[in-house]
Amino acid sequence: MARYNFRESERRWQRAWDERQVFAAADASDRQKYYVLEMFPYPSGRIHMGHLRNYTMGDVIARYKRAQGFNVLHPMGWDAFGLPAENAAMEKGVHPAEWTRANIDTMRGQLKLMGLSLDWSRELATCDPDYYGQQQKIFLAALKSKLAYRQESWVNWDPVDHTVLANEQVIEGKGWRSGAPVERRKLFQWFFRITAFRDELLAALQRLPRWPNKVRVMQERWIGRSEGAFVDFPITGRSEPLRVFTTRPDTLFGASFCAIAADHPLAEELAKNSAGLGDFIAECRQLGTSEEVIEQAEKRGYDTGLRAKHPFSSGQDLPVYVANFVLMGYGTGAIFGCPAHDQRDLDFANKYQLPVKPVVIPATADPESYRVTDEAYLGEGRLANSGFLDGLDVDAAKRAAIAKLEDSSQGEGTITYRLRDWGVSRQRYWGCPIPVIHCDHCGIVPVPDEDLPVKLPDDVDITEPGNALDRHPTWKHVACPICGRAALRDTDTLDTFVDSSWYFARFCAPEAPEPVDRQAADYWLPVDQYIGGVEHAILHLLYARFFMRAMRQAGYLKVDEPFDGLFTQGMVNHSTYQTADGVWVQPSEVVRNEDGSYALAENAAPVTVGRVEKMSKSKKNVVDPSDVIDAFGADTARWFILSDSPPDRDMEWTDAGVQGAFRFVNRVSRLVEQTLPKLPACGTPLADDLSDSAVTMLRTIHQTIANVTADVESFHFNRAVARLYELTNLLAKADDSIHPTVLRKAIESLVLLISPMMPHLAEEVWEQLGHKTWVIDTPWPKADPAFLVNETVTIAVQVNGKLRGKIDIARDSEEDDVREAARTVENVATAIAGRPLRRAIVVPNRLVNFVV
RNA sequence: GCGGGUGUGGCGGAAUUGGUAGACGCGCCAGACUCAAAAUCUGGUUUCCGCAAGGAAGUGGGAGUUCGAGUCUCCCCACCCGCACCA
Repeated sequence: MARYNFRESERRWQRAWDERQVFAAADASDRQKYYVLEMFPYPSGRIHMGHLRNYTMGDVIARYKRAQGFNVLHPMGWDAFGLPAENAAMEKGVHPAEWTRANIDTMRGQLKLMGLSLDWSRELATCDPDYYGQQQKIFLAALKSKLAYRQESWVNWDPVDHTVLANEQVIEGKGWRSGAPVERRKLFQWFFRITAFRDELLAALQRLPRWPNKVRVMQERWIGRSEGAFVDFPITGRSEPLRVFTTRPDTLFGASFCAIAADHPLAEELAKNSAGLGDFIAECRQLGTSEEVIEQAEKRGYDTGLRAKHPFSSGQDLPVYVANFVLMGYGTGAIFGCPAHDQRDLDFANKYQLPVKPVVIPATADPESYRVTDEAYLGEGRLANSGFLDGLDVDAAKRAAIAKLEDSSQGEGTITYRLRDWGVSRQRYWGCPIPVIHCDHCGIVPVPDEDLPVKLPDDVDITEPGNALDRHPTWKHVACPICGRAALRDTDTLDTFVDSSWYFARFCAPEAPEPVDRQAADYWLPVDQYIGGVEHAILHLLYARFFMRAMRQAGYLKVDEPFDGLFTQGMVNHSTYQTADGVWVQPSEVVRNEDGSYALAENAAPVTVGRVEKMSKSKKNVVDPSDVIDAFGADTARWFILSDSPPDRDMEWTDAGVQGAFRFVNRVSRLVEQTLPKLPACGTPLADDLSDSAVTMLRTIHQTIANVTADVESFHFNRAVARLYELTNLLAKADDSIHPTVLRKAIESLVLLISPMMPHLAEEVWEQLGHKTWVIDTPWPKADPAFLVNETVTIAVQVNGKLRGKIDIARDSEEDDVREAARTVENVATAIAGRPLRRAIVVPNRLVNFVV
């Protein structure tokens, strides 16, 4: 029998969909809209398995929603700016634009072979002047509303690559690419005032129930709101008090020292006259990340000799230390130490023999004898040894302490955040130029609207590190738009996270003359389902949330949350292989011996199987999706990547699993082919005189429809796959007692249910079944509630909670009947014989438990 | 350290509100077809005892609640991810 020709079929249907433009989304429709989006790829060269998994899942949702009658938008684009293009330029001498365009072409071709239901008419790349020009408008709007600003700030400077590095790109104090020790430099940088929305960004997380809890928690911690107070400690012999931040103003009476960061201005000032302090500060800075790990919790300090006056307890002076555990970047860079109720402070106090005075007494402790020695007490309790706070609980004491601080002008209640403004300047060529001009006379001048977009010059020299834009002989020299005198363009480009912060809004109307078309955006946004890797949990997703608010403020659109539903998929892993001398080898080079061991295909040298790990080039455990699609077809690849593993968990790619999926593709095709001669014509209604087995089949069909629908709806694709295997298994066993009309119903249901996952196969067999219309235009099957319950149920019979037998009985039978039927089961009868029956528990339609 | 998560056969994983543990797939075993192989089909496959019927144990470990616990409570262990001296 001829095997299903996936090559021909997939090519044919991809062409057919394309010719009819079935996936082009209509902006106006009376159907409800549904916007499905997967995180757009960086055009690195080729599609990888992560893409295959991501886009397959998105495609299942898109096709399913379409079949449910939604007006679906499912677009695709390219996150096309970024450093790898410049690296390629340096290494291979190819222009970044050319390299990027070639990669896009390759990857578009690969995506098309997957058979995705994408609206390619909306394709965009962030490196298109059309796109980044619109982005420049958004930047200028932000500049106007002061959401973008320029400020001198400390940056990580890579002296070899001549560029600023993000904190994430500094690994153990060295540049991630160059390996050179990073320098701290002060540069003028552009910032987005993300902190303007910090409370809103935090509070709105509560209104995103369709986001993974994990991501919400991560963002919450990233924003890092904490309530507390500023306290001003007067310093003897100085006019300026020392301002500290605390979340525990209630424990002020337990203070036994103050400490400031090594970078604190006061520390730097004192160091001028104290070589010892200067050395200590230098040591703190040098310490860096690596040694810190070694020294772990070692708290160290240097007594400055200054004394701080306690704000509430006159006559009590506290020593002021410079301490290595105080960070300049949080709060005020200064703290007061209350050892009894903070573990770090306690460690520090124990090291330097400072007093430890408990001021919060646990309810269970005796106030007279309560002591804190090695473990700080962080819990609830009543205040003691605390003057006017005595007897209050922690919350009341916080309020009372803040009130007193404010009354006596010694401090105030406040809220601090971890979130900092977003630095977006990058000293790179391959990015969106920042559309401002620096004029000696007029200052910072926005590029006039009619001069946008500020395009990147093509003729650049990217043979050495650094900013090719800045090196360009003419590009930056322009006349000031205001005074006409010689001026300079800003030669920095925007962080590529800016590009990905609003692309989903652009998809609503990619040709619009403004960044977004208000009407289209109001219709399509927010994205109903966004799908991507969890690695973007903070930066990309937070920036996008900020951007929607910034764009709303500028009047571009009305939403503030870009993604109503978010799904984060797991990684694709593969086992690793190593030769005896430790060289990693590709899976394709390895064969399995008969005894289960592995060897090199080439020369039979033994190979050891290592851990199952994320696919990576260094471990060589990479499988190219295109190879799989080429050998087995897109439907096989899609089906396998949806099988077995829950979508949010990591999965293992295995050849055997692919084979299994391939078998199933062919099995479905064969099943249709073999059953076809028995089937009535397309559209024949169900017969009414059905055999019992035919009714059973109908039940299974409708239960499968209901289950698969629920599974797809809730992203349980692996469960949906299992249900479809079950239906197929049952169908394969169908004999002549099943009425042909039921058989047709079963097969057609199967085909429609697999269609979001294996769209080509579904179209192909749908046509074989005699349909003139396409699956893509066929509504999702509906489960008939009448068939969702069985007439008979199997009831478990337990004795003392142990399974002793089963009975089949009519659904909703009387309790007494069920009990009596259960009692007569042979095993049960012997088990309860001669013992007094203490109880009989009957769970309707489920179970009987005899307690003896 | 803090936060989030995971732990079930040889493997990936299923199991409404607590109610028949191991669906489905992979692998493996046996059989059919075949000169043979591949492909396909049929049956079996948690472990232990037993020829069998059947019995016992069993969801990382230990307690507990319950007629009944993979599921609920408490304590511990391991692994993964994120943030890491956040005052």
